[in-house]
Amino acid sequence: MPLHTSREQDFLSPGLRQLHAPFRAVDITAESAADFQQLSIFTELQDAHSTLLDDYDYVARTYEKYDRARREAVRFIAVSQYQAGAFLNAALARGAPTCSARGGKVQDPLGDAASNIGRLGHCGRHNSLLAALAKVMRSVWGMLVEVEPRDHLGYSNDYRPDVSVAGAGRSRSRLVGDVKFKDSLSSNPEDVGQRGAFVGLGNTEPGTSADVFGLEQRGAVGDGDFRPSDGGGYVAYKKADYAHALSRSDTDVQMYLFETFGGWCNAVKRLFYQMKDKVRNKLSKRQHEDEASWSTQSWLSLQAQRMSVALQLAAAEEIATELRLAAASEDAAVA
DNA sequence: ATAACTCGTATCCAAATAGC
DNA sequence: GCTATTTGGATACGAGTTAT
Repeated sequence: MPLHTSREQDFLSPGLRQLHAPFRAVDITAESAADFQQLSIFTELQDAHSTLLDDYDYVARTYEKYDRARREAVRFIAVSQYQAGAFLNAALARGAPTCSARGGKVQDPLGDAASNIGRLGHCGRHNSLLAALAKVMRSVWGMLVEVEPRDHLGYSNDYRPDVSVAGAGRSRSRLVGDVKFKDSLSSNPEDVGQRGAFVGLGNTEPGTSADVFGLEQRGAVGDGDFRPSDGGGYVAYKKADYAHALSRSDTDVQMYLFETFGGWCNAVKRLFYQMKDKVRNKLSKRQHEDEASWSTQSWLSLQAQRMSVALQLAAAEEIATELRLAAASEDAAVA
């Protein structure tokens, strides 16, 4: 069984490399391709995970006095447990028609396609997530929040923003936000990116950032491909989706990237912290009496919970729709 | 020497939606 | 009904690296 080698390991300190060593000893790609024979690999990963848990427990105890650190440590461990989040893989029943969204092509040996590329397309889940985010933002900025504004040509003449708030950006500029909702896995096991196994949002953030913010040319043609290990090599210029807005000083373009497994990128985190400060983390009377629960006594916890729920619902609905469609076509085939 | 693999870029695709 | 725009993943491909 070939060991994976990675340029990422060059980034890791000896301690971190040792921490990752158990994960590197197995070739997930080759194993999972063997038609669902994944149980042994998961057992091995679970064993490896227990050592990781010991290390993380040390970190959590060190920062014990900070409740948040411990809370996040617990959350990290909890969602990392065996089969947590497995519903996102939404494997179709064996023998059922495989997911075939594109051109009738049969794909998806592992079932991830339901969360990647359902027949409904992506617009549905993107829009419901955007609506949820806009609702949270409206609770702070009110009608200043514009969703998919029609009169955007003045500050972004090449791309229509998902959400825009006048005066909410850096130094009172116009905030221009683009919501992205991506999956860190691929339905093709060979295409699952390695970076995502080491870095948060590692499989989604680089490409999305290149789309939104573009790429500066680096190096020259003939220098070879970009090398993450030392930053050398050639990177071609790539035009940003928001090239116009980025070129202006009165706009602040932000990429709000979410992953189907529930993660938020740092820009979303900053946005929520910004909104929290704006309302001093206080709930309005109506929010407090009608909307909050015992577990969400602050603005941030309530709105973060709502955002998280909306995210999971959007992902789950796409999967559920896909599975219903698959079941329906199966019934039709039987009848 | 060669096959297998990794990584990044460019292009393609089906579907949803808005506006007409 | 039509077109234009936007969505995120799939696919092809080139170049470099590693294992055998």
